[in-house]
Amino acid sequence: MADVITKRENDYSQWYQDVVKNAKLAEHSPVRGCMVIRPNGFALWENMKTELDRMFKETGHVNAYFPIFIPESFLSKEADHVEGFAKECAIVTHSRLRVKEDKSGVEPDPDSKLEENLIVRPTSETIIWDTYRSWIQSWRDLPILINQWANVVRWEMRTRLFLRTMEFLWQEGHTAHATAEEAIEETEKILDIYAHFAEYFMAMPVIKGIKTESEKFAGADKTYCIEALMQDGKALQAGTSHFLGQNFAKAFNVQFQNKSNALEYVWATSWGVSTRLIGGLIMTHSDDQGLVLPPRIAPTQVVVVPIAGKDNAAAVLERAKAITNDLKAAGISVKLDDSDQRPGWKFNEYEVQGVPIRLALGGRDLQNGTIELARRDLRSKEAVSQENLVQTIKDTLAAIQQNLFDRAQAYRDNMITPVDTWEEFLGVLDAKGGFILAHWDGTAETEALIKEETKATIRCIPLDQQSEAGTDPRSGKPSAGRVLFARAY
RNA sequence: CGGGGCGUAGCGCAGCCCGGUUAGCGCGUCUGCUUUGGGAGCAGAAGGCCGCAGGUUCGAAUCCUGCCGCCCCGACCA
Repeated sequence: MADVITKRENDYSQWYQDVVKNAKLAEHSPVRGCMVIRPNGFALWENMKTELDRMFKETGHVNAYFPIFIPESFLSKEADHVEGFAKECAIVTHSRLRVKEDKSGVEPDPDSKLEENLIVRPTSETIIWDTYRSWIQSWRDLPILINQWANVVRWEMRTRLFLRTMEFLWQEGHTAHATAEEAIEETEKILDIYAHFAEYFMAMPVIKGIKTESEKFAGADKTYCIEALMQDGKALQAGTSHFLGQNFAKAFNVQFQNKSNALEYVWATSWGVSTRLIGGLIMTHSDDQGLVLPPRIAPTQVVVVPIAGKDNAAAVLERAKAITNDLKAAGISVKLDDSDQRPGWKFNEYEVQGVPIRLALGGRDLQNGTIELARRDLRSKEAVSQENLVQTIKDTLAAIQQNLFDRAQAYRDNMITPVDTWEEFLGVLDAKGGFILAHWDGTAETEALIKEETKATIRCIPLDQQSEAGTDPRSGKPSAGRVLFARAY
């Protein structure tokens, strides 16, 4: 018997851990705060990578790779950046180990102390901009549109599988431009790609917005973000795209000669999404039975379970294989499970793992020309004809994708609550959760005060927000528009 | 860094208070047979530095001391 998954209403955090574990997505590693991403989890990441990478390349980006180690001195060059990351950097100080005198283990060899410490990258702006300096001389060298797929390390105090681990996988784009306008355009273009990816592939509705000064990336002039809402009413920053201005160009002295023969600092962007998206995916769609995956990102879209009887095992398996091949030929990701496990065991297993469609084929179906089709999103099942099965599956996959998005969006929309008074603000935050759409006077003081008092932060200033004069519910000062508050992961 | 929990078979746990046969149980694993439409049944089998190091004792999973590690909840953060 598999372990029981804790019900969401009883303990959401425990439920999340149970799903990750039972769906075999990841597990804790021997190292605190790090995880082993298991094949099921990594397959999800690979699918995310495939689609994102395609979109990056379609918009002119190329991939490259920069080192995991960054000279300590690089980190200190951009003041805000240092302040943002100094507290969570892993530092390499020695280059070799030696066996302890009492043979009880190993220790750093004092003779191998590095001349300059190396930082394990928490992000790569510094080493990339140091490199860009040598690549950029003229306006003809611009733009540079580079992305890299990599791991990064941030020494976090508190971790959660996928949502925050000390080492995580991500992509980080780093672009260099001749003008601020072009860099901002790039920043927004990437934000659109992220939003499209989240909504179209992950069926995870997101709100595009801009971070406040206190929430933005260390070293950025402006941070754009996509914010999603999890089932427990907490917000999740799902991706960020930064307009870095000339901060890194100045810190690393990256200048180019423009068309009027004058030296100018380069304009920069950086942007990233990480394995955190997997956490967001889980907390957007999954239920008390386990993982629920949208078809467009599911490593396996359809699983076929043959139900062999005593006398018809061969015939059932043969038909199941034929059906599997038909689906494969139609470009559907399908797995035939003809293992020794019993059907009931398989039903549960694939349900926990979130496979969108399960097909079960038994003796009855052979006779009737039918097959049992079960939808993971609705937990429904019905007998359908084997005729036109490919089309039926395609239609059903599309319906599942749409249903998951609609469901998540309806929930999310219902969880955006406009409030105008401080009493309402507190009431909604505690009783309902979700996003609170409220006026803000634009000061970091009020923002900090609200965070201090309620743990709610300004998730973003939504891009599609109408300007609307009003009053900040906390400070009573005038406000030019509403922003989204929430408690967040 | 504070608060809580845990460390015994691959996984989940009991045993510990109150020291004493050969350290148990469930799941999983292996073999065989019967099965197969929602986590199968029977029979047999394998599998343990009881987190580590000291100490008390005739005797320690159990008592004492120290250490290590992990998880969860909070303060910082993609």
